[in-house]
Amino acid sequence: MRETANALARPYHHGDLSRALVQAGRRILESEGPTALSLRAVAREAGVSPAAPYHHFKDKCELLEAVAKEGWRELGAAIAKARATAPDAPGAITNIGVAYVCFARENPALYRTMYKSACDRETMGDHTKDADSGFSHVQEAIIEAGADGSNSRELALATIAAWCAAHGVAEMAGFKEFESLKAEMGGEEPFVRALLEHVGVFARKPRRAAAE
Amino acid sequence: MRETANALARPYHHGDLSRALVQAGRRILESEGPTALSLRAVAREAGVSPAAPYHHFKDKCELLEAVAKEGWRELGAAIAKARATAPDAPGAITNIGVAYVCFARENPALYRTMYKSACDRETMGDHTKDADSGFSHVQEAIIEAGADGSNSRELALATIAAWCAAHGVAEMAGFKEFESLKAEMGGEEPFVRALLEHVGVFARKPRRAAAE
DNA sequence: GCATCTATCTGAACGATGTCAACATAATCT
DNA sequence: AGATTATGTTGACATCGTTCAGATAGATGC
Repeated sequence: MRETANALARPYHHGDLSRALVQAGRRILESEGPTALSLRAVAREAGVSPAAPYHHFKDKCELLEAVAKEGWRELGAAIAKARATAPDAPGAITNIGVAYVCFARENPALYRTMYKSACDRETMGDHTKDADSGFSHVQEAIIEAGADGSNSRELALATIAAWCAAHGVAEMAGFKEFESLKAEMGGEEPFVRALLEHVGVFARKPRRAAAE
Repeated sequence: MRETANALARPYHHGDLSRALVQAGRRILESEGPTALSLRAVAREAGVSPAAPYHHFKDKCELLEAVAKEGWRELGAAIAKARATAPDAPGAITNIGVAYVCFARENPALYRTMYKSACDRETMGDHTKDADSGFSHVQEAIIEAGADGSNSRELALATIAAWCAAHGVAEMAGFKEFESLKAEMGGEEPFVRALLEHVGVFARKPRRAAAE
């Protein structure tokens, strides 16, 4: 039974602690940064004891991975949205790249957590395999943009290169040494776009059409 | 006074603790990974008490930055070496990119520490400003490769794009999902090279010479 | 309805960590 | 030599990740 009618009074059993913990982690990440993201802080934020999370996650690491998974889902959604917006426009793939970088720049702590998790395990996990994943969207967009879908190796390389470049830009776009250049170019988005356009798949084909 | 004639007996004052701590951090990073890199572990490795480092570094963070700086120096050296090897070869810049990625892949823990430090402060610090830094070498190599040195913005963008791409490739080249592709291509280096060649500055100009 | 089983949460504890203050020792300066 | 400064050590504190024994509650079988 509840001890009081207080709206904040939780029953002994939380009901959906698992989800609540992930959301709490997300919140802490955004508001206080990665250093503040301790298991105990997450438990506090969710209003439970420090030991409670261990009934839902084996590790702090496993909690972080759950938070990261949530991030990958959102990234995938952002990419899907960017792709759906103007699928036939000339720079459609570039828009996807820009959306990727924007997501990372708007959620820096989340993004770093996502990649730390991936790098530690040396795999991006299931995030790439889902049909609706960002990776799949990128690959399909590259095909739609006229890449030779039959040369599977070249297609894979182009997709991976695009992903690598976007990741690199995402992590470095915030560096202070670029501030004046960004200002010159009219903000961060044009800067990011220009950077991405140095990569094959993102490249604007300026005067004439594509190579062959 | 020394308590024994033991060869390991150090005097009360270490002599060059600052350097010893950085080296100890480096060693721990390589042999036991980033999670094992605690201030106390570094002090233990150097044979001093846990509080001793505070006379040389304000923070754990500051120690890490010193380790990172050491890494940047080595990266710069690796790039300089790659550049000096065959400065006039057609793919000279690409060799630099490959050297960059190889360094990162051979010292993964160091490399991650370097970038974590940079990302936390949102700057690469002095590492880019030194005349002998890797960044400067890249920029010069790009000019030598025939870029329009007078268009400073485009030159800067090309350099930054190259750096971003190399960073992205460096962090992702180890992912397990690429293993079969790497095997197909004859190892990690050809794979890395192929990825980099999707980026403008690194691009092989296949049949005819450069654009104009 | 009631007893039991299982999932979930709490409390107290452990060792490790980053950091600090008080003190000890050595090198340096006068 | 004596004073000052740089560099160590010891011991303490709060916090952290983690574990374990016990409390509580929802589910299940009778």
